[in-house]
Amino acid sequence: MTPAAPAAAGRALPHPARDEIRLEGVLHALSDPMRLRIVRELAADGGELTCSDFDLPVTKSTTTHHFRVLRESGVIRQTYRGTAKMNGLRDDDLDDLFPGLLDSLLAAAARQAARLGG
Amino acid sequence: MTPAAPAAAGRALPHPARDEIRLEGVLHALSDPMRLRIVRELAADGGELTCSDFDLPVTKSTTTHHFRVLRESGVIRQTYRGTAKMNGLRDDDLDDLFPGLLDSLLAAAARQAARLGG
DNA sequence: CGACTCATACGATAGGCATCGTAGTACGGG
DNA sequence: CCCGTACTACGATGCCTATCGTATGAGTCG
Repeated sequence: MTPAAPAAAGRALPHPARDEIRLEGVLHALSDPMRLRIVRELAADGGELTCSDFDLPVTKSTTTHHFRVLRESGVIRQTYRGTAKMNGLRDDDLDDLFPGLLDSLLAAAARQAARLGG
Repeated sequence: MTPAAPAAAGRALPHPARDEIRLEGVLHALSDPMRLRIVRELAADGGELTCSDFDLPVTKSTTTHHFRVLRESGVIRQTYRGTAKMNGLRDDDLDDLFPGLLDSLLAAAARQAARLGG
């Protein structure tokens, strides 16, 4: 049943333009513990990671959902590389829109992790 | 029907202790446009404002709800003064837990407001 | 006391969302 | 060509929440 809109189009992942990123959306994305954890790992790595590089205590479906929320809110950038999907922070765009915010958020998260985990 | 737990106890508003404030909770509280607006006005004023000082496009009930979410997440402090209820930012506690975060958030919100509104 | 104001509580409603399971699609290798 | 791996899509479910309207409590002032 070759559909009129081929599923192959799904390979093109929709990202919001830089001007369409909203602070509320970013904060909402980061207000979920699982997503905050993903972002922290991405920031710690500095480069790009595949979805399966994360060992999250949720199913694959839920992981996909969280990555989509992060992408649609403008926090991460996703690109395909073969079967894998690379995930990277959109720190350039975020720093341009909200200078210093991402660093402050990551610092706050690290501080809280140290306080609660240590 | 004088209840065993008198309603007068409602005069004591429950605030989370400083150590119980969670970054995720703060971000979630600020991810709502109405609440972000409230916090921005509170920061702009610098002092304490009553609930009715805000002219929000929602009903009184909803306003009360938002103030409670802000209080329970540790973002604001509420105290009674006669019939009025004064609201103030918990910037001291927040700065202690997450140094610089509140300023970054307010700066980001101001920047976005300038970008979209101007 | 009585009326008025400020804010809360409660019930209802509608929408959003985090989670899962299963089935399906794309890509690479034997 | 078939299979395995990586990710996605879809439907279901249960919870959370933003919103409202109305009724209630608490305090002030005539």
